[in-house]
Amino acid sequence: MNFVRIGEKPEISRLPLFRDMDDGKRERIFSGSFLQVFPPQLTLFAAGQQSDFLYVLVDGLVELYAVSAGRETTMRIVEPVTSFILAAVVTDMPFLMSARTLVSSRILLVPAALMREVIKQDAALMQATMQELAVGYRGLVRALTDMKLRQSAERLGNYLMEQGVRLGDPEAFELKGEKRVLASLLGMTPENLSRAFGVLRDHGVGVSGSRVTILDRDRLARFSRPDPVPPDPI
Amino acid sequence: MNFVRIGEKPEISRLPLFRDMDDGKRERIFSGSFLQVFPPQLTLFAAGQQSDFLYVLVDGLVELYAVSAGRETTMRIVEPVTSFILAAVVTDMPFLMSARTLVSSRILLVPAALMREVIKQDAALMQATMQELAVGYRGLVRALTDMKLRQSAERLGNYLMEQGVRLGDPEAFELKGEKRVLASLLGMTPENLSRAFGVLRDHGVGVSGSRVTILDRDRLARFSRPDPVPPDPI
DNA sequence: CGAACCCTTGATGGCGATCAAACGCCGTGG
DNA sequence: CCACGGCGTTTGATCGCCATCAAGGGTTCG
Repeated sequence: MNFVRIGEKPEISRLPLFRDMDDGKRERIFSGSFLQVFPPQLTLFAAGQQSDFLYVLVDGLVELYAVSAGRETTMRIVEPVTSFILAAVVTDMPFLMSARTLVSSRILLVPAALMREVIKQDAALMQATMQELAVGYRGLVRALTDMKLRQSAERLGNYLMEQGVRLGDPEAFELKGEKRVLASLLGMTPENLSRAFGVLRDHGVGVSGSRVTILDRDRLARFSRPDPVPPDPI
Repeated sequence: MNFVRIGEKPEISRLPLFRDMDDGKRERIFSGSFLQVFPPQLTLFAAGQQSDFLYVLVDGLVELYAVSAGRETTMRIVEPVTSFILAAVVTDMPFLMSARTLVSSRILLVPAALMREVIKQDAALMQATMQELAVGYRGLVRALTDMKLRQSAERLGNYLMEQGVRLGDPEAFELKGEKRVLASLLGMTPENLSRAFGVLRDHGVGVSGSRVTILDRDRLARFSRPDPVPPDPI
């Protein structure tokens, strides 16, 4: 099935990006877009390419990664339902990141030209785009200071605390994706992620497979020194 | 003098952020803002504070830095004429970064509430804000991959090549700010910045004080492995 | 002229990368 | 149903980049 089915619309329409815009305009975007299913480990696009689509992950899991100096690093693990690669679409510049599916994924592809056109016509969509970029900007500011000022086990500790909150249960949750990908996201090797989990065992964290349990939140916070300014909501 | 003088207007009006908007609306912003001179080494605001103003550096030099785990790191060196801390203003969230003047600086302070209000009224301003945030987002993506994938001397090499282009003469230019600040921006200690310059001497870079000369651009590029995707224009 | 302060240079130490190997999980095929 | 094989993860040993500690220039400003 190529076009957006009635069943997918509500969850996509509920996204902050599309929520407040004019219904007719939203319909225009949806009818010009198409929904596609991709198998695991498929490259969706590569850095350097023209940004022909805005992507919305409806179901599955996607990794955004960057390549430099011959090596690569995970920049973001995209969980549904979320749009990604918005900045490239808005600026009409080549991608800085590449993307691959981590598991079989359903993805909405919105033609970038269409997106840019409707943004110009619909103030609510433009405002939402602006907000999304601003929040993303702040997320990257955090990620960069994290990388520059904290060491690996602290980064992991903070990530776990944030994931707990984000996923609904601060005490226990499942890691998304393989640990090797998480390691790359946190700027370390799989070996050192393993050791970092070992360190956190002494600071209130239990792990078994991809199941994480935070046994002593205060203890973990003391170790990880979380940011005094709490994370922005979506 | 508190308000925007006629002499300052052209260069501020020429900023991409304010360039395309309605003249009357721009006037409204200017008349509600004020220009102020700050001495060197003065803290303009601190992370965690409410974002009451959008800042526009008209003249001087400003450092944006973040604090975490008791240490601090430079996030950006702001050169005139540029606005900064836009994302905090747009989201109406607390600052994630602190700011201090590095030298005596003339700064335009635009009340954040006014800015947000006029953004809602003027589509061109909103579009420019969106663009600025998108470009800033991409700049941070680059900075983060740089930090994750390159080692210190390579980061310096790339920084020097980009600064050369940005400042108008790719062959020779002056570093902005003290080297200790540059070191922090590049995620290293002053000692290691010194050593990194030492390494680059063998790869086509000459330094004397804050004067940088790029003697062999190809050689430097081979060493620094610059990003295949060229930097976005402002 | 001297005293900060910044930058540089040298010596040492620690965090994390790399190399290497064993373990455990899971899917496949006998 | 079990044996096998592959891959991700873990654990251990070593190496290298960068931080830290320490001391010696150089420059600027009082």
